[in-house]
Amino acid sequence: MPELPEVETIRLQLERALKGRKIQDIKILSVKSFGGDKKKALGIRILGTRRFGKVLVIDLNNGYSLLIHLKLTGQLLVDGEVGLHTRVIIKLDKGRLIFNDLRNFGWIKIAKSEEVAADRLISKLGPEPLKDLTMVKFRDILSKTARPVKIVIMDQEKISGVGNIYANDALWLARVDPRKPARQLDGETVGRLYKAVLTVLKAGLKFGGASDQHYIKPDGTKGEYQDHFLIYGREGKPCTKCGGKIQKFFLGGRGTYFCPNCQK
DNA sequence: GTTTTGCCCTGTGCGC
DNA sequence: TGCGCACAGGGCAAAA
Ligand SMILES: [Zn+2]
Repeated sequence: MPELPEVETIRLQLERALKGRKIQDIKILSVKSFGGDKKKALGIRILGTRRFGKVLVIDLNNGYSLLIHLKLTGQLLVDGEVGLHTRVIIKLDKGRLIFNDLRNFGWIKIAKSEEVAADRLISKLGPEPLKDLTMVKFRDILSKTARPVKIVIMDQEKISGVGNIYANDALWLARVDPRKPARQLDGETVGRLYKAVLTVLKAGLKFGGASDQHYIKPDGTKGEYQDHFLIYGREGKPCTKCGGKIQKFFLGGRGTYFCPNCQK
């Protein structure tokens, strides 16, 4: 589910709902969904939330933090119902936080707060759009590789937060062929793509994320970006710029949509 | 070193 | 209606 706009939307809701709450108990229904010693969190209050790329962090007031990755089908629900795909239940002094995950790819783990930045995944994350990814850094990153540009902007070690939906939409918006070797983009095109990445992520945030499949917000409502997809999931439909037929193929194992007429 | 492939899981939708 | 296959917001390890 989650790319930067979805995880950030979740974080914003959790920040309000969880701050100051005390964790009373953690019920682990799926062993592989939870790593570390849950006892470190019991009886501890929640200080706040952070986000690193697609990783969500809940800081506790005893020097420990919960790291959460939702992967493709993870959901975090405040006071939600327990269901078939509920993997972890975090009971609070008021209400509870439910972690659902149909495919069981996601995880929650406990780590020392001061070691969060050194986490094996988080420490490798590249600069983040709308935060510390400048145009200069973006141009530098693209210039260093001949890999297809779509692969590069989805590579979390190069740029953090962009996943398959927003990569597809940004490339269409910038009129860039997803297969084009990154270092072959000229300066003007790099600029267009940089702006396009920021534009689609902002749109995702504005609409509260994309509920194309499993994503829902902690309050149980859906995002709306799926109603504003530029090209993602629109195989065979007309391109809204030129009317040409949108094509789909696989790049790096991921569904890739593009308009052969607009994207060069 | 880099880049690709397969895999982790479960469910849904489509073609036959 | 039933069955098998392809595919799904991600990331990792092993292989090439
Ligand atoms: Zn077009």
